[in-house]
Amino acid sequence: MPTPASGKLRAERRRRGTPEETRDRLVAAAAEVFNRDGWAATDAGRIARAAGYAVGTFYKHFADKQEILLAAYERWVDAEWRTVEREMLSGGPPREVAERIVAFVLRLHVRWRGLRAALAAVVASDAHARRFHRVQRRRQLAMMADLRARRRARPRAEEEDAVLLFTLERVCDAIAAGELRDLALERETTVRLLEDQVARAIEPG
Amino acid sequence: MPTPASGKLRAERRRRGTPEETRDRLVAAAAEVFNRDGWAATDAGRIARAAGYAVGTFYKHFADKQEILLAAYERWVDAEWRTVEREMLSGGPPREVAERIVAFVLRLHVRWRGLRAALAAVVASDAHARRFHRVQRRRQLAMMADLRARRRARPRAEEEDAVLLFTLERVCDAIAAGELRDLALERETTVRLLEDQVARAIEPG
Amino acid sequence: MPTPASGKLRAERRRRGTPEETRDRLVAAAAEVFNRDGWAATDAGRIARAAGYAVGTFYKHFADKQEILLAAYERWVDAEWRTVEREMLSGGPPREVAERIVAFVLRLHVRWRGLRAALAAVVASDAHARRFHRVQRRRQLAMMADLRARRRARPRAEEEDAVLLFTLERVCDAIAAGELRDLALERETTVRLLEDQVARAIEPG
Amino acid sequence: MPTPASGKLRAERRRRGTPEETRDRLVAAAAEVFNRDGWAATDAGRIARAAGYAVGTFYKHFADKQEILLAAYERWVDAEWRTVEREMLSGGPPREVAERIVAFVLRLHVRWRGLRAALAAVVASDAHARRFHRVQRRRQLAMMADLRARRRARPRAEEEDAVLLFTLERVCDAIAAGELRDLALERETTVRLLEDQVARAIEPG
DNA sequence: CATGAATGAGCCTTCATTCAT
DNA sequence: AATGAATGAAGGCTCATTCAT
Repeated sequence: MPTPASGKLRAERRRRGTPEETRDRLVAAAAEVFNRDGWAATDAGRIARAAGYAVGTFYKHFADKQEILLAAYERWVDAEWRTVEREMLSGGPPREVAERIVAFVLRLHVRWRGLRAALAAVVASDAHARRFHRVQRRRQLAMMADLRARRRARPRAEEEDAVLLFTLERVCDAIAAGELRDLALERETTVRLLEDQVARAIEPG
Repeated sequence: MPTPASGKLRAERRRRGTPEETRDRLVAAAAEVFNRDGWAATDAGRIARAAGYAVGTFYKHFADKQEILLAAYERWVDAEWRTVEREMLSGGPPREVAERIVAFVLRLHVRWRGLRAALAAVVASDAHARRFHRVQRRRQLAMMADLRARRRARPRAEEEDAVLLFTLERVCDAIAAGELRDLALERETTVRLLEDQVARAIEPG
Repeated sequence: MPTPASGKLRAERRRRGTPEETRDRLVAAAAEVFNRDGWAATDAGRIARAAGYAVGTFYKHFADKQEILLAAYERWVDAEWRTVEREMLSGGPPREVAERIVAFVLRLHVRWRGLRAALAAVVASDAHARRFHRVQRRRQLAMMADLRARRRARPRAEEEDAVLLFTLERVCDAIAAGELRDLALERETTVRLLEDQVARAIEPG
Repeated sequence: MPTPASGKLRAERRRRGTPEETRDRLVAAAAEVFNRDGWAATDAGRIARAAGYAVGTFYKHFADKQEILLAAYERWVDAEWRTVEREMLSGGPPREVAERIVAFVLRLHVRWRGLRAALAAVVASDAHARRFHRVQRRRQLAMMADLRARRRARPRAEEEDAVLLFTLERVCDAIAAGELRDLALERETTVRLLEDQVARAIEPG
């Protein structure tokens, strides 16, 4: 008697490609989800689903939430920083360069405001994340020094660059978070102030 | 039916106090615990125990973790800000006042670094906390304007004060978090830079 | 940060099944546990464990205790009611049919006495459960009307059927709860009285 | 030095009267609160406050929630039952007496619907409450028998009276709970049916 | 007698993580 | 490689009850 076993439907097995592609998709999804929902509200399952996978797949590629957050931060924000870097090194009068730099950094902070907040939450409480974070900062400082050297700006203490970077970062965060608007301050004026500081840093000695 | 016989004999019970005393102790404990362990690692039970109470007592006084965090932030940081305010308004040459201000703000950020990080985590994800946070910010700006007016400093856009506040805050946070040390930058030099900015802001027009 | 290393090695894990199987097992277990221990003494964890699962699994399938109680009531009691329905519609002299009906209903109430009490507790205090409960009642009335029509019983007001249903239900509950025994009344005699009422309702006009 | 200790305000100590008065107020409040909010939603504190006392006072007078529920049920419903009893024994044609009885019982069930539901929840799961409940039932039966004897009704099995009582109770509960309305049945017609059964029970042999 | 602050067991619920399929 | 059912530790919160005042 012909058992109709062969008539059984085989569950379509998903074939999503190479491990690298999967990893990429997960990281990209994580960046977006963390950025939108924040650190606490994001769980591995949500990231996986956002990337088109199941939870299990997530843990095949990452040890935990934090690992993928760091990867996302590195990959995406980093990629954009490289763009910033390139733009910064292009020629032009200090004022124009300063405008481009501030505009870029601000765009970056607005775009990845949530992701940055998530990173801050992790960095505040985890040593490994902190180490990772410091590396990024050092790169920024080096980039700044390099920029100033190329433009033959008058030399100044690295501490000055650091303070400038912190200022840039903090004010951009504030703008991104809507603090300025809430305080009834003008964004244009504020941006101009940042541009002044940057221009002063890179004008030739 | 709820097992109505869960009564258990206990050795000692805390001497009953006024609700205000209890609330105060809880808030004080919360400030310390949040500051030490961070937002996520702190739960109501831990705060209650740190204050010498049981969980239930916590919920008699606060709806949840966030409420007490806001209360702690308001009470403690606020208290210290009042000190800062007083010092700021005392006389003296701009340079000396600037030194005192920076020293105070820095001390504040070092002391309450963890608490500030906890607040930041909440502010990033909760509208109510955000509103509360904005109020604090506005007070700072007002204080700044007041200070400048009393010292007959030359007038300048509120945006300039805001940028200065952000810079002060961010750099102090960085110092408190050990970022400077990790970047092999000198704390003294950096502090001097902050003092310059503050002094410039308050020197008579 | 949430302690992300709470993973613990366990000896065995239940063989994974389809969600439907799991749901079924949970509902079956819930029916038994509610029936045995009552509404208040039953919690989600207990139901899960009774079904051979962990708490988390419960919440994968049901929002809360009430939802599974309604599901349990619907599935089990309902299943048995369908049996009753079938028996009722089988032919035979009124007296015999009445005997079968009363016997069935009584058996039902004895078997699911605790479950019914749990449902009553919920129905008394929750509007959604109440709505659900009314649907069941309407089905009973419809069934009764249908039965009477098929047997060409003399027509009577729906209110008469309703009173009969309430009587049947309440007396069966009393018997199930042991009230009759406590009151030193004879079960046989009482059952006979119920049969009389039912027989009168279905005898041909 | 005159320490102003005597100037301290003494907290007005509440003088609410004799223990009996306190107990009475608590029981009265409990009846209302249970009736309004149900068993689970009512806690000792709420009852105490409703009576104008603090929690502690509650536990001075009652061991727990259940004890006061039983007391409330006994006192209030019982009081009204005595009224019913009196009315029942008054003379008149069976039909009129039946009308009065049904009207009274129905009023009772409507008025104390929530309290009855609370009692049912407890009775379903606690042996002591169950015993208490049985005593009430026995009194009802005795009352019924007495009534029938005085009216020289034709004798019938106690089981018949029991079934009548259950019917009366259940249908009145249904009306009180709005079941009839939800089923689109007529209250008047239904009440008439109950009156018929009662009249038949008490008409002279 | 009256108070109400304090307690803490215990239920509810989430979610990071594992692993059999 | 991918799946997703299952897990259970852990935190959130309530409320019956006690007892120092």
